[in-house]
Amino acid sequence: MPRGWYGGGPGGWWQRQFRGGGYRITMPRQIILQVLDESKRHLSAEDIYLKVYQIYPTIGLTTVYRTLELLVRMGLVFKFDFGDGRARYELTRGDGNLSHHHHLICTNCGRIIDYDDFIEEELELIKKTRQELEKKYGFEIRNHTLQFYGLCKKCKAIKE
Amino acid sequence: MPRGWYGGGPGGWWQRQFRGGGYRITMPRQIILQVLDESKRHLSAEDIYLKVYQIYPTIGLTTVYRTLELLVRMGLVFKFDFGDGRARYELTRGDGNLSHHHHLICTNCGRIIDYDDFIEEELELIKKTRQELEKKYGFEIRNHTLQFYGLCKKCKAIKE
DNA sequence: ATATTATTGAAAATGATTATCAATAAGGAA
DNA sequence: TTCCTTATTGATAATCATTTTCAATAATAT
Ligand SMILES: [Mn+2]
Ligand SMILES: [Mn+2]
Ligand SMILES: [Zn+2]
Ligand SMILES: [Zn+2]
Repeated sequence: MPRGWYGGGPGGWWQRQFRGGGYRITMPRQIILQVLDESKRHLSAEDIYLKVYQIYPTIGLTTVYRTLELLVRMGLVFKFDFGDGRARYELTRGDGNLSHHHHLICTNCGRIIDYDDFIEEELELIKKTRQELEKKYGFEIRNHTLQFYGLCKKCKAIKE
Repeated sequence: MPRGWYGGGPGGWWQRQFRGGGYRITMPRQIILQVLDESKRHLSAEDIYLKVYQIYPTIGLTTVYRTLELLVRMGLVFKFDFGDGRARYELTRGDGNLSHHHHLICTNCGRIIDYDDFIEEELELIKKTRQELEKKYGFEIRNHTLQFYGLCKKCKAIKE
């Protein structure tokens, strides 16, 4: 269980989440979570499949999709669309957590920058907005995304 | 030319954008833009196709897709993914514009709420963040999205 | 009006995601 | 442990939004 193995051990957070929801803790699910925890961000379902395959070669792509769907539903994983036709996934690690970040997306080459500069102020405003929106619309807000679109340094340079 | 026909007339803003980019002003393009301007938001490509079809029955779905892609590239239209497997489109009308808004998305039933409450503060922060990010990462930011995900009033009620 | 070439639309292809379904394995009970 | 129930898996086939192809058409410049 290398690195910050996400709530590791049989009593860990996600294990409890699973048991509480009546979901079984299976090898594919454990390994998918492990891969998500150990990898860089923004993995596609296939990226994940390939990495899991190294560890557990009987894995099926279908199971990866199904597990990701479950993890998203449980709030453990965030699903993104960066506009390249395939969904991307990354561990949530909670909304107030250190690793929370937002995205800068180049609409020309697809480059993604994760940033967490100025994120404190953002999160503060978002917290406030969130409360007001919950009050006004009766929504129970669980997560958010903030993405900026534009041209990255390189693409800007190329276009004169 | 009903309603706020978006920069109407042959000297309008988008016509100039088209000419400037070397793009031709064709019937399909005009009507697609008209439909986007006159309709509610969050239309799928097929929604748009169906509406254009009423006015211009020789339209092809392919053309709708291609035109939307162009309009997105030109910054006239925003493309969203609300997680239901099809892209949604709406006119941009500029970043600082009155109609600028953000989204509240129910992850259970798919309901979307457009809101522009508290948007002034949001936009102010976003403007600031944007400037800093442009400086730090050399990105030329053209647009942004802020979306909140959670359970709408109804879905929250159903789940006890 | 003519030439050039961007644009269109029908049809076929693509490719990510989902549905099916028989086989398997988690977790609870005994 | 062993047995039972049923959630889960993985191979396969199906779906379906979006793209590609390509010959025909129409928008602009001269
Ligand atoms: Mn990220
Ligand atoms: Mn909207
Ligand atoms: Zn780029
Ligand atoms: Zn709902």
